[in-house]
Amino acid sequence: MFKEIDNLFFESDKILSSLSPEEHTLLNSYTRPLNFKEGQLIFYENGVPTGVFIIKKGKVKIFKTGIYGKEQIFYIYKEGDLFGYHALLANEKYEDASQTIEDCEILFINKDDFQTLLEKIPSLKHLLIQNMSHEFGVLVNTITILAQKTLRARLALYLLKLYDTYHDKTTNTSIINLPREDLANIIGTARESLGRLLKQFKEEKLISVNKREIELIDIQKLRAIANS
Amino acid sequence: MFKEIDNLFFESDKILSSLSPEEHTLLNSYTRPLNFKEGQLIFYENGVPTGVFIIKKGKVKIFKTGIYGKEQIFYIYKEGDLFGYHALLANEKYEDASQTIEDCEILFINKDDFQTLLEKIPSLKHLLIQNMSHEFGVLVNTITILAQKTLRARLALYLLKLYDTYHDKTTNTSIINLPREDLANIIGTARESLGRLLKQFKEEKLISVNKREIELIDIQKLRAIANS
DNA sequence: CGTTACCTTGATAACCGTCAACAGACGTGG
DNA sequence: CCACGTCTGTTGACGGTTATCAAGGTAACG
Repeated sequence: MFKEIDNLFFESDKILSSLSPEEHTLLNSYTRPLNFKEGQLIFYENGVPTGVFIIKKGKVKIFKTGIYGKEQIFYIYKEGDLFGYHALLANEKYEDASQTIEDCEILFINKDDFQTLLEKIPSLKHLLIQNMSHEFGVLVNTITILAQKTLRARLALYLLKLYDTYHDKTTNTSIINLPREDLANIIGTARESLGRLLKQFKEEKLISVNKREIELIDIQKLRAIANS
Repeated sequence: MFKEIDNLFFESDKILSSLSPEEHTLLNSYTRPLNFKEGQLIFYENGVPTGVFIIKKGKVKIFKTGIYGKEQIFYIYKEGDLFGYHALLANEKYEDASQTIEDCEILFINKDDFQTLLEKIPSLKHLLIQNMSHEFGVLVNTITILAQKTLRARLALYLLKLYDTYHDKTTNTSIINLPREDLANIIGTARESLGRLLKQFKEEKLISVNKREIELIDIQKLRAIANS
């Protein structure tokens, strides 16, 4: 049976990892390293695209500003991901904004160089198409979840997703660490409602909470809740 | 100021209208006409893509089946639109389903022919990329709307969108005509809640309702509600 | 030590989903 | 032409969920 959790990932790291070593080297030769502190904006709504970004280290939230300035976060990119190419390819202004949620090392490829790369690496265009098609499915899935799932199910679902996003291969641990407000803006609720629900999850021994750090304890039960 | 209503359209008709007359003729030579009765499925979730579709006449809803079989509709395609290419290009199964909501004349291009066309019409691939990038913005907009807007604002917003979808150039009129359940599944609510709200809109003289047909009366006020 | 940002908790009301009953519309077949 | 079942839409009652307002607590940082 299909589980929504299986289709919450953009897989934007696949674009780069699918390239050959030579292509990878070529691509790297066009990048320029940038350092961002936590909380810095990388691009913003209605801004004009100047290039694309690859995350070397750190995490970046992608969001849109809705009613009364409330952010709607719809993705968190992590190490290895390529992002920021939609508006560039569509020749439109940015529809969304991106901001670091940790200190980040980012590789930047400017617009012209990216065009050059699209010509020099024939498979790149196809990889982008594949990835965008996949993203389409993810966003459609997100829409269905937001429109139909209860808050409780949404929280469980996105905790499981973030569990993956925050997984550290070297220590094999996963500690979700982001402001309550951001988490609220992912699952589409108010800060206070989120807090109460987290408390409840804690009492049910589904998660453990230490300040802003969240660890998952009972993944089986969380999965059951996410699918309800 | 940015209005959400401005970014609710996929513009999938632009793909075809951007082609030269020669390219258009070439594309047409690969199509096969199909007739669908109202309510027929064109493709369905987890199905394997066999080609792409162009609407000659009629309307098609695109949706995903969520909890307890409840449909989440996220787009309605109309005359001139090309659709069904995402899963094909991504080499994945259909993530969504499509079903006619009127009797339709559809032009079908099978998978291999579509590949041939992608090679013969160089600009086609780029047009698809552009369109998908644009769609990304539309879906993100939809997510923000669903997560943040009140039911009342969502109804006003989508009535305005449907006003456009159902606009008839020859008569210059616009009569929204679809089952209550479908409308409910667009704005993400229950049939009953939708019914009550429509009644309210009618009492406020914002719309007129005749059986399942809805006409907009006070577009200015609807816009104001949509932006609240 | 004070300021600021972030988080928790409580009280309240509104919104909306669900259940249930009913009324029309429609098409089919007798 | 009528009887019937089905599909669709309407209305009412109800309760749960969750947003909002307000206050107070705690951590972080200079």
